[in-house]
Amino acid sequence: MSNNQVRVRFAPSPTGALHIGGVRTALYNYLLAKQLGGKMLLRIEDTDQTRYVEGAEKYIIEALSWVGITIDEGIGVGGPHAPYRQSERKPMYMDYAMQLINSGKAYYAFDTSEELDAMRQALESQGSAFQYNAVTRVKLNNSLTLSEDETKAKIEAGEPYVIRLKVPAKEEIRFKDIIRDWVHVHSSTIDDKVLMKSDGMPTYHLANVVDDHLMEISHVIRGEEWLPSAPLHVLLYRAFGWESTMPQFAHLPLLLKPEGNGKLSKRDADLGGFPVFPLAWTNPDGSKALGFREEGYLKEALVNFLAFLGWNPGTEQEMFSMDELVTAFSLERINKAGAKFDINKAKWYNQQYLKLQSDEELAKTYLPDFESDKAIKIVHLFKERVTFPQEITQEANNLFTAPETFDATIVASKWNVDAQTSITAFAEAVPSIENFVADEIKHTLHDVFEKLGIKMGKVMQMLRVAVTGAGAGPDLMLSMEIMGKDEVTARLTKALNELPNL
RNA sequence: GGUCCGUUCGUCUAGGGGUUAGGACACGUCCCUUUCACGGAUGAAACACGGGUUCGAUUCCCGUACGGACUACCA
Repeated sequence: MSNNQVRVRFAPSPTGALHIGGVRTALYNYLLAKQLGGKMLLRIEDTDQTRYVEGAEKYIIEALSWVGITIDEGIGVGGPHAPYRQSERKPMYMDYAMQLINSGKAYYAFDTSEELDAMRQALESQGSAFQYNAVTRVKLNNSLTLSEDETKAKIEAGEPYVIRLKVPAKEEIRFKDIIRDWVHVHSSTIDDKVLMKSDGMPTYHLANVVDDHLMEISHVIRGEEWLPSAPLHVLLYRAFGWESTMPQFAHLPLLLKPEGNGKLSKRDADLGGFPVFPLAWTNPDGSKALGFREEGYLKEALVNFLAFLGWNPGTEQEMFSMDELVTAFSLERINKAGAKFDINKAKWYNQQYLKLQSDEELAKTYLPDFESDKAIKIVHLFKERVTFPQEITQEANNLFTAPETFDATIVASKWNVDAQTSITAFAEAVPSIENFVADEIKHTLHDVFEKLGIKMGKVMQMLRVAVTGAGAGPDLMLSMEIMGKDEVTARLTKALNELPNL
């Protein structure tokens, strides 16, 4: 069969917007699959009905598709292991749990959440932690302490129960993580984790292992937050007798706050004024979150930026297209340490990719209201000066809005008799410029200055202020060409009227 | 608290027993530009600490410190 085929999966929970760290996880999975000619699956882990959020699944699909991660199998596309939504696979999990019960690897437990919480609190006040494990389970309310008949009676009476894994008391568990090498954990530190909840749904641990096995997943690539439960998963593979086909693990370093300590959160994004979600998102309570896409980040830039947060090719190349990433990527070159999220780098990437876009394309999408030739000129004028494409639209609008005020500090230092006479002369010469293009405007300007014997350099900035109001900006000749003769004339007249007569 | 994972410039990172410890972002300076930006050049800037091992450790080992994750009938 497909024993050697690479099959990876991205398995988010539909609890809200997909965090940017999740996008990176999906990206790394995708890169590996593509590189090795494998399959990328999308599975939805919705076993917690209480945290289910309407629209989250759709968001996940849209976000992945936007950044260019295509799904080969799973949600949205189907496949041989359907369904790919865990809630729809619910009946299967009980069968597998029963398999463990019957082989003595798992047991029923009747302790209520309240009872367990009470024990936790009691022990915590003494400075120790409660564990449901080999030493405590013999004193608790479960099928190990109850007789077979008692257990049966409780279940038949409809008493709520969970199914717990019977974790061996003393066993060294070790597994090889592609990124972290061998990880050792002693079974005594692992709880008898709940496998089936009292609502009949599996927990993450059970569902995840069962599905990864059934879906023939070859590599589990997920965030580092799963590292502590990986030994438990290994135990589960063993309990089911699936150890020989167990997937390889790769636990990714976390994305950290830009400043201070801890992992990147939405709060950091709000504080820093940048997004942590690929797409804008509105919570059920109406609160909104920014999205990279809506903020003007190009998907190429986001992908490149994300790929480099925790991975690098080992060369000095910084710019990578998705295709280049596919060939250059390797799990072995992923870092172990968490990476602080620096939005400046993302902005830099955005600028780089923006410059790579053609003037024509940008003109079409960002300046649709302008006549094509003019729009292209405007794009050319601003493309290398902005970080986000929508700034081109803003700049274009500014360009056609006559200044209300004139930069005061420049007026104070540069508005003098020479400036006034030369700008007045230039204003008079403008109407006679036949072909109102940058070169011609420049010639006229040169002539004016030459006749007056005034140094151009002394007045140029003041001329800019007269025309645009600001002391700095894009090429002034080109700007005037785009504004047109009438507009320039009007602005010069206005400036000459409003600036003090010297 | 316990378990696990980690630690190279401010940030992302390369490197790996003998290097002027390399690149990128950000920052400074200069050049280009009659402005600004882009671009180019250049500068400042790092191996957490303490013990080993070794002729030699930033690199290997052990501790310590610090950071992180996990510690739910959440994923």
